[in-house]
Amino acid sequence: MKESPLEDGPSPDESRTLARLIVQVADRARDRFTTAIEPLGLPVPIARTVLLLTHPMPLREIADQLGCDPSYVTTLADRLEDRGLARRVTGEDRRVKLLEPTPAGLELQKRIAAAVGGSAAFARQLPAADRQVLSALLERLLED
Amino acid sequence: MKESPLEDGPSPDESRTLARLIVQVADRARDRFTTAIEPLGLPVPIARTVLLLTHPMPLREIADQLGCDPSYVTTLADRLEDRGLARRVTGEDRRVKLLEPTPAGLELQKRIAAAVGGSAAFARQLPAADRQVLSALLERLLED
DNA sequence: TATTGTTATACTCTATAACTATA
DNA sequence: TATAGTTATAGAGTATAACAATA
Repeated sequence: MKESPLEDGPSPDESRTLARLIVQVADRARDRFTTAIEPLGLPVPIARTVLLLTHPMPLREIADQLGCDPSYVTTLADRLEDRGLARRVTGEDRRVKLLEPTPAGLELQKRIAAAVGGSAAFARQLPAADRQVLSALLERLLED
Repeated sequence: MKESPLEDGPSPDESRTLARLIVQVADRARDRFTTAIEPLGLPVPIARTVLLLTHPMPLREIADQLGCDPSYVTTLADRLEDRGLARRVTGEDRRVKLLEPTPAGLELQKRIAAAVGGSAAFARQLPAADRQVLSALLERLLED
């Protein structure tokens, strides 16, 4: 290797390979999620939102958690309401609207959680120690 | 071989947390890609296809590599041809069409590669040893 | 009969811009 | 003036189904 000991950064090629790997694994995780909830007959964004809604939550916070635009959260909230899974309640600050899960929403949330955490659980092929290492490395990648 | 008696599998919660982490990191990698190619003014799927095209490649293989439907590859191939980045050539098996990069396509490919492998290289904050560990763990997750 | 690719179409996810209502 | 949410609209990305050509 011609690299100096101080030049520890990844080569363009290594960097790309690693990024591709990560994306592949993430795609698989997503597929797993999609497959797990399929029997429930829910669109993925709906399921993701229901999963978030452990308590009444400002639409704005939902946008942050989902990493999407507030206007899209309006759409999502409408769809959850249409399905009877949540309802909007006005916050103390009257500009804010909280999305509050209905009993049906909470029940569904449990079913989704059971489905995605069930027999097809992610990373079940890694021993606990390795999962911990992986987790730590990923967190460092997020620090940036 | 039976399972270890020490229940080593992830809890539903751990599994979900890990999956969420992976997806976050992958999203970041995707954002990085998008940002890196932005100056080139190319839609992401076009850039991804150009990057694949190191040699004439059957449309079918492109679909496999991209993980998408063949009908979408038709669309992509059309768009690359429109931009003068590739052309279709008929294969020996005359059902097959190969997508062949033009000189302009190859040139652009180099520019894309340089952009995505450049200063914003993925995982540059991890030392080489850690990158290797990460890579190995990810590969095990893909084995399934 | 199975496989490659194409066509026409349609759908999902998601954002942008302009707006309303509070604060 | 700044923030939360909404409306209307549009666009990207991608799939499905039926089909054609070749094997």
